[in-house]
Amino acid sequence: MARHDTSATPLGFAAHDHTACQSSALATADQLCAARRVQFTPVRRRVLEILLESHEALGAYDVLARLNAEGLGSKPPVAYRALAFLVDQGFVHRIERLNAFIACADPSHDHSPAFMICRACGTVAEAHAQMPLGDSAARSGFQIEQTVIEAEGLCPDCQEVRTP
Amino acid sequence: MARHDTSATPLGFAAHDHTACQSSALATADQLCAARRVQFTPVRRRVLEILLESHEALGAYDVLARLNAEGLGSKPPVAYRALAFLVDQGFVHRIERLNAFIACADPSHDHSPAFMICRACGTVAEAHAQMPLGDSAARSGFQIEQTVIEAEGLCPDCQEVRTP
DNA sequence: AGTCGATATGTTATAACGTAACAACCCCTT
DNA sequence: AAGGGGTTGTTACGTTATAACATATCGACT
Repeated sequence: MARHDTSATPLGFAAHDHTACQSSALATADQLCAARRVQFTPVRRRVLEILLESHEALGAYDVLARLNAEGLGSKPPVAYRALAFLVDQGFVHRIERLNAFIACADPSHDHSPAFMICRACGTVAEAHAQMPLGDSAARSGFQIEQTVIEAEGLCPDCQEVRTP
Repeated sequence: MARHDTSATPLGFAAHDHTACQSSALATADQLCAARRVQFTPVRRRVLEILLESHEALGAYDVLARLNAEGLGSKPPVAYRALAFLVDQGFVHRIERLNAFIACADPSHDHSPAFMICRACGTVAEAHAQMPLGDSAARSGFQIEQTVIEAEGLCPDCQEVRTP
């Protein structure tokens, strides 16, 4: 919720109090799991914590390596199951473009997220976007259930450096 | 596959003359390759023909299996290289959500495509969409180079049947 | 207490997707 | 004929993901 200065501007790059960012996301997850009567087990919580460490997306095997180093599981299904749970609960999003996962910037509201991915530093900012296909869908009769929106480019910090 | 009447309204579902659809795409590809001085080799042309057979996305290994059956190559790099060429030239798009490829509905103009993917029948319609992240990007200073827009849901035909 | 069901985790094995690196070939130009 | 650019063939791997089955845990009920 809420107290984000986080992921600042639209919700993403720029400095913020990341410790608060992390703890508020965990607290929200705790509350929502309790309210929904689902179990926020050690593995699930730890995976969320790992993803909350940075605003970069991590691959499932990166997460798994961390779990393994901590004795929490060493086989792919352990990581994939925890990630699937977190995605289901809306605490984590999958970035299709990167085959990777990132902690949700605002788990307290249900939302259909959009992302800006810096190809230089890997930072991913979550933003809001309008349904870009509403018109086409309406005209063709397509019933949209979910939309992936992922922009790739250069974040403010990386633009100055170079444009490889 | 093939005999699809497929694709239409915004550019996607609904019936159309698919034979004309295929041959015009091939003709356009021929012209553009000549104009650009790049080689439209047998493998490349055949891969485009395979993708043009239907409006469903095919995985690289599906394409490879077809090539192999025709003696045109049996190892993954053969398929991936041809697909990379076709994507570079704008004749084919990659669908991130499906890790699969689909022939472009309109290779003659450069465009940034958006897709509607039917989760029941697998048909993929190409549409146009506005930059959904223009505002967020402008506010945060993010420089967008490319945007993936992929909606998943039910096409008109599949809505009537059921909603599993 | 015992057992049943639901949920979660552990493990094996394999499927599906993708690429680096080098060899061979073809065509064109010098 | 030699050399260069581009394409294809092949080997060998790396990465991402899941099916299927075994084990464990916990609460509800008898």
